[in-house]
Amino acid sequence: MDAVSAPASIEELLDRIMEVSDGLPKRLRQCADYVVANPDRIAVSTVAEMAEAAGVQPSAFMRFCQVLGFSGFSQMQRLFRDSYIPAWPDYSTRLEKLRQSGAGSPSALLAEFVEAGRLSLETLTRTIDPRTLDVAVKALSEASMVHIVGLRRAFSVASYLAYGFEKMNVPTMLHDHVGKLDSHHAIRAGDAVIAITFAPYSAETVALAEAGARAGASVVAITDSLASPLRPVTPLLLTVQEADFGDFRLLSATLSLAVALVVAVGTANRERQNGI
Amino acid sequence: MDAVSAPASIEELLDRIMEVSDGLPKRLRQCADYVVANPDRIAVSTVAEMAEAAGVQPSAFMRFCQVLGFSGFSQMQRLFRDSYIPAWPDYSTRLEKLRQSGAGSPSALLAEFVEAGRLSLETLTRTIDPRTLDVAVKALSEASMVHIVGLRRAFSVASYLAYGFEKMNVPTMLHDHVGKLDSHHAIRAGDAVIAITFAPYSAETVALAEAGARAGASVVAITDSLASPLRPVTPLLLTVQEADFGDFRLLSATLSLAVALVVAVGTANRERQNGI
DNA sequence: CTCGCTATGGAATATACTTTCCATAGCAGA
DNA sequence: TCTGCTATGGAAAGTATATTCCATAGCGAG
Repeated sequence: MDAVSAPASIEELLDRIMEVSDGLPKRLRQCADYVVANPDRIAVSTVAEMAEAAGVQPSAFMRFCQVLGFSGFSQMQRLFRDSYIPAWPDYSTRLEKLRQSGAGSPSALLAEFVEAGRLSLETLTRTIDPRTLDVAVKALSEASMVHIVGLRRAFSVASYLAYGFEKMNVPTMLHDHVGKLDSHHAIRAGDAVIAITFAPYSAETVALAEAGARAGASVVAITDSLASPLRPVTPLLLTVQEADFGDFRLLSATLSLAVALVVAVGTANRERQNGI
Repeated sequence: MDAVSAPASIEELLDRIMEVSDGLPKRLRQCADYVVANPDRIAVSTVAEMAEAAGVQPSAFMRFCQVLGFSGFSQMQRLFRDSYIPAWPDYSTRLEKLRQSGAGSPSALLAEFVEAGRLSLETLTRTIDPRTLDVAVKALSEASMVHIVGLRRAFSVASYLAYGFEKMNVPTMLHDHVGKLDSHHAIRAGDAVIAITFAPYSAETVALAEAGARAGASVVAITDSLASPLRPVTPLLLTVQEADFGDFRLLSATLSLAVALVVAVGTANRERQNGI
């Protein structure tokens, strides 16, 4: 064992972990991964707890500490205990404090948006009709290709959906209108279109959804109200109410809906393939 | 001694301390005062350390714990340690189970993701250091141009930031790598770069952040752990821990952080312009 | 002033944790 | 296939910590 000195700060420690982790045996690697992912637990845990959480024996965790240059777990723990930033007065109190700490300070703003995001998520489960969601998933999973369109602030959601579907091996086309290219002739019967738009609604998105409907594709709409111009286009309307802040729509709830769509469609597809 | 049950939460504990502290003898009063003033030390200290810091004997501190209804110091400490660790462990395993059980109807999935999103938001307020956030906002608002880079799943966040900054009249360039075009020479001294990447980290994003740093731009990193390759590049590291589900990173918390950045920078800019 | 009660400090004990050690399993090279 | 090395798990030893106990100091009441 190379007799190196113990890291003197958490930074140094992480550097050292990065440095050695490639040449580490399996169990020690598990320790490294766990520590990097959960550095906050070290200060308040025992070796036994850390080892169990990392899926190794306490002795293995000890060896890990020693490889890093510490005399043992206790020394490593001292590092974390000294630089321990308390997380509690638990959530609500902390949020309150954050908010009060200077009305317009960035962290006060963050607190606001976090709270708004939580509210949006709460309402999401209520406003989404399970049956509509089921039908939408079915339509998407049966489509030979999924077209996705969403511009301006909805573009984040569109790009995330495109990424997710691609990862799930679902044939996907993201209509990003780069170079003002409108590729609505790419949509065919048997395809599906996901159109995302919020007030003030984007004309291009609505146009593409309409073109898709005319071409015989199923259209799934993600929008913000029943007054959306997408309502005449399709019965598959997933409405998400999110807190607005001036021009800034929080997308927490919309993104969660997007992930749910992706995973649901992906697994449905897989099951269908296995079933055949 | 009145045989009351132990407080079940930190709030209850503090209530109880307030309640009894008037009728407490000198040394026990010292303990009460110290605990109320430094509750954050309890989770990471031993009785001996707490006692010394409070200026009493360990046995006195023990009596104090018992007066509050605890069996001893350990039980009281567990309260603080547990409250530090969020209900966040084995979230991915939970989702994995859900997925394997096949019972994942779309709306059940949605509920899971909503819950995961809420957790992510809660931890966000803890993992973000207000000072780092302040400095990051300052750097961004002083930049003559903000460059944004984030690829793959981080692209949603990048595009949202670009949209938001543009709306806020902040000069912005989104490095989207369309056509594999790498425009890193566009970054100059006095600019700022926001680099967003999550494990497995995208080499292009890191490269652009490095190029920015070399060019003399301030770099703000949005990433998922202290082990991120962006850590050597910049001290302005905003880490967001979010529940992963296979390849699917929920972005609720990251998006909230993005909105906070946009609004904070936007208003800072506006104030500066009015001030001049 | 004395008695009796409570508070206090320190030492003794018990417990829990860390750390080490050893036997064995696994693996790579001869 | 055998040999030697490394990795691993489990248990034992050591250490630190929590907890209890008791002797005594302090204090108020009679």
